[in-house]
Amino acid sequence: MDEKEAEQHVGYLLFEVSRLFKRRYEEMSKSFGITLQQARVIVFLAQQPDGLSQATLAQAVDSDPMTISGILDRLEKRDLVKRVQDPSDSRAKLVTLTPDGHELFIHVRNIKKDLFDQIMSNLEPGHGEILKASLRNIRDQLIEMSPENKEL
Amino acid sequence: MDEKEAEQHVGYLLFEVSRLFKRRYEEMSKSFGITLQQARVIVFLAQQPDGLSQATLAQAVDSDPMTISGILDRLEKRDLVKRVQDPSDSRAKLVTLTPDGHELFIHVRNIKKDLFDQIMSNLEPGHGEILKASLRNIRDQLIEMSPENKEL
DNA sequence: CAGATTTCAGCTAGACTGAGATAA
DNA sequence: CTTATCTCAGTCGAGCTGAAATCT
Repeated sequence: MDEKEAEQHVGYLLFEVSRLFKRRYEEMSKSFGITLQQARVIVFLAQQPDGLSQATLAQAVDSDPMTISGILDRLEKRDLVKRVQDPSDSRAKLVTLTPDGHELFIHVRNIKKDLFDQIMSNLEPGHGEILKASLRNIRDQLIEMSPENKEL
Repeated sequence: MDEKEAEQHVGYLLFEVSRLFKRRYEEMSKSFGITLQQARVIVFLAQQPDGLSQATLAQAVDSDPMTISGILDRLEKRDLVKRVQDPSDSRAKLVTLTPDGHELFIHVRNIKKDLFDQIMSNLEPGHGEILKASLRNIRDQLIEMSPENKEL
């Protein structure tokens, strides 16, 4: 087992941790029946009272318009979100949280906070910041590596 | 942007990095048409020349028997993997790599290594080890939190 | 008998692609 | 005319559940 630990690559480790995090998060919020991606959209919308377009939203959560459309379909069906025509652009729709969506946001935020606080408090002192900095560093590297950026 | 950085939670950061990593990895191995999970299974099988049961495999990659069954179906269809009856347990099947599977493993391993080395070499000195240690710490915490472990 | 191993059938959310309508 | 926004339709790999057959 210890030999395996030593060999384990960061990629799988990241993948594992991310998947475990998703599992725990969705278990904790299973009374709301919300997925991690849905929660992410809700959290983002809560910070944008004026609403924002689906294209902007897609960019914000690093998804694509079609996936966002699907997520919003599910959230709209549950009255957590509403889509209204953008008066200044009749192609676009402005997405906002409904009151129910806002209420859910509070719960979602608290669950997240509890989970984060507990996990981070058990790291070595100072390691939390290094972890975040490293992850941001890696994220930026991975973004820079994308084929789209290579063609610039 | 900088305000958002400061607010960003580790959970989403992990999720983002993991998804980006998956994307880059699958782009890099798209000539082989292999997914990250399939690669993971192949890498694991390469270390087990005697083969192993699907149940063991499922545990090793932290998946479940049904998901593994699906992954193996796809790999077997491409002759990368074969399933043979376990002579000592007629319920079980022993999974091994085919020669084609072994060949793919070499490529897969190299792609992984390139991606890892490049990313890790751009971190601050010493941060790579802290990152791995923190991720393992978090992983163990998340595993301990699982409902199954709560019932012990 | 209980428990392990695999598979069947069916479902879900998410990611992706291509095409199309509509409007900037 | 080109570009942007959204949706329809379809495919895919993964994850999950419940049930069944088979065997230990």
